[in-house]
Amino acid sequence: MTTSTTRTKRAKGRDTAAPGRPTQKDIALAAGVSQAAVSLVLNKAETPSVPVATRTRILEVAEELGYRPNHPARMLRSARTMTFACVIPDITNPFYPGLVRGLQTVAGPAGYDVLIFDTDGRPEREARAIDWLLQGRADGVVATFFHLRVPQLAVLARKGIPLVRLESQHKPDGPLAIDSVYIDNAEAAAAMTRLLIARGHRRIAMIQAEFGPSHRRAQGYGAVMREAGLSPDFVTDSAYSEESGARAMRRLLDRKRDRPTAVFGASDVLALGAMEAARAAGLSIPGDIAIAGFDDIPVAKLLGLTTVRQPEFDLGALAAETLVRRLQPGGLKAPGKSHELKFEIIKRSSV
Amino acid sequence: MTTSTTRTKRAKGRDTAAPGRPTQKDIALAAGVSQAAVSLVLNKAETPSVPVATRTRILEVAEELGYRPNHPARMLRSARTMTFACVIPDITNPFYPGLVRGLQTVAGPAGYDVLIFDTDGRPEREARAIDWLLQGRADGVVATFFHLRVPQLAVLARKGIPLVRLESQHKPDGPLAIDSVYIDNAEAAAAMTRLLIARGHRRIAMIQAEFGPSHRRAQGYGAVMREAGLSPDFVTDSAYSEESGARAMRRLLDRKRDRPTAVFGASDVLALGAMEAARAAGLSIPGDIAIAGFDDIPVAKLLGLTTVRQPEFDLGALAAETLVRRLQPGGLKAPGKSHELKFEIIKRSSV
DNA sequence: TTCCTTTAGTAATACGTATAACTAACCGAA
DNA sequence: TTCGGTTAGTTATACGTATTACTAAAGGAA
Repeated sequence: MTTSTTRTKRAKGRDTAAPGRPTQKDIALAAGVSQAAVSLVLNKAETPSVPVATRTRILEVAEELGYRPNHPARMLRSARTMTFACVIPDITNPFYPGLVRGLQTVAGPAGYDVLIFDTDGRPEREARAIDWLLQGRADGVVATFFHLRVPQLAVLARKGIPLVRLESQHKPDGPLAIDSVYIDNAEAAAAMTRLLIARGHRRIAMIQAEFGPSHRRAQGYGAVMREAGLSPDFVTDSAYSEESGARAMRRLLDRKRDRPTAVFGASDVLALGAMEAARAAGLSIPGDIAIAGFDDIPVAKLLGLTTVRQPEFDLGALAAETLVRRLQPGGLKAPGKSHELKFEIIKRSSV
Repeated sequence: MTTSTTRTKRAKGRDTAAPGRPTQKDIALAAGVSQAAVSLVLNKAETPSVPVATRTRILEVAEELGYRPNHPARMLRSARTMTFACVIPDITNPFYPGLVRGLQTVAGPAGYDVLIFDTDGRPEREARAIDWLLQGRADGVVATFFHLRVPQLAVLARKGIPLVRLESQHKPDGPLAIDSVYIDNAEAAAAMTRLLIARGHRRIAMIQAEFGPSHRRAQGYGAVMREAGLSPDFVTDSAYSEESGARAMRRLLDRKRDRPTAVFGASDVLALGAMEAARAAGLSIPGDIAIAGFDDIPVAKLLGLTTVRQPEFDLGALAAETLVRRLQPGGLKAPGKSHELKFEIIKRSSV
């Protein structure tokens, strides 16, 4: 009969006694109804069991107290965060902000917020992102992973968190809720390489990064070069940064012979670094050396960089649409799809 | 004695029966202990009341089941999100990614994640950000607001959410937990204006945006111009975008007389747009027209834009440090401080 | 009057975690 | 033998919300 439990009701409560945010309980108290009634009124557009008078009273009190729903509590109860995560390697690479914008444009109206998680392109930070996601902080993810592969990512899908990967090539359908959006990176790089060859270049070098889409782009370039009877010429530096691009370019320019007449950066940021190094060496572009990039980030236009346009905004929007669809009832069961968007070769003055 | 409550224990449970993420209860069940014991072991480095054997058993089971703490539940319980929000007007403006990086560099090691909220510089989205924060989604905020003023922001501080504003000038100390970091925008603009005058320019125009730091920069410019006996010449376009900058520049170039010989963009992005428009009009920079900017975003270097360097990374880092300090016990009581960092005039080829 | 239906809600519970308060079992000392 | 202390935990509760199951009161019909 648990008689002894008639303990005094613990006077402490919250020791801070902060004026904290008002809860539904506070509203209920002030309006003279139960917390359940408040929850009903605040969440349903129509409440058959609550008359208009009570309803408006509750709403007024809520307004007056400045009530805002407690997000954690809501998440806990409904297991829905109404949040998408966007996992990217480097927010300072101008390619990604455009992607994020595309995401937000679709996610916002659908009621989802977008959060950004920066991995720095490092394996341990990518793993941390997965952990972060497994904590239930987002309902879905759009991501670029340089290191993790499907086996490591499958855990997300298994726990009911759909993932859309930003890929560099078509992926076969899979049973899990892992989709992808991509442009055909190999074909795009091939097209750019053909352009360089058509402009008369024979010694064409490619600046690569160690990880990420650079690999696939290199394949396209390599294939076309060999097809044309030319030998591929790769310089690899670590990251997708201007410093990496500049460093690689300096290595090329330091050569005594076989100095290339054209350089293809595996990304615009790399190409920009290359341009800088070339200019610093007193070379004119494209007079002394032609330079091409990949991505068509906003500054490419300003600098006259010939490049491959990726529809970043559309990729983001498409990814968001895919997630929204996945999160509709039953959406998680559909097989994983790979969606292709078209690239475009943008000819400017650097080639 | 509540006899009737011996109702059948509701067979449903979770109808989905999803393999969902394992909880502490699952671990407890598998390890043959109570949920409380699991919580203790998982959270405390040392548990006097749990012997090593039990401890390792619990940890093993947790590992085996792939346990991850449920973030919403944790937040609800502890009222701590371990998250900072970064509220900015436009993630595609290259100034902000640098700021975010600075933030992350300090926040990460301190255990905080950083989320980005993009307001698009619009009043309603700024209000939405406040709402979002009041839902308890972040422990602290670093923000740039173009429209909201202290009265609207005070609600955050009152609910215990410290805010660090990215400002354009010194702010007097206040009683609330609202701090700011800034460079002296007026003085910086003044210095740049002096440079332009020293280079012999007399007709110097400034391209402004409607909101944000542009105003304060215009003051510095205006003061120096008048001091030198010259008349300030403002062109205002809506946003901090290249299109705005280009449009404003075209308006200047369309003039029949008093065409400026130098143009000072209130931000680098505006200046970039201006450069573009000038080039499109066949003008050489700085031969026909000199152009200066403000911010020193990464591409400014590539384009040889003379500009004011804001230490974006350091501003972000300082803001994060301020938040971390605020969130230490008692930290919310200190008066709001304004921290100044130094700007630098970066002379390049565009002036 | 009795029974049924509608109205206007309320009570209870679950979500997963953290923590304060408690306790059963055992050992050693006075 | 009784008391005190340690060991190894457990029980109970709270955080704020959403939702299901329930019910008291009033009104109307038979």
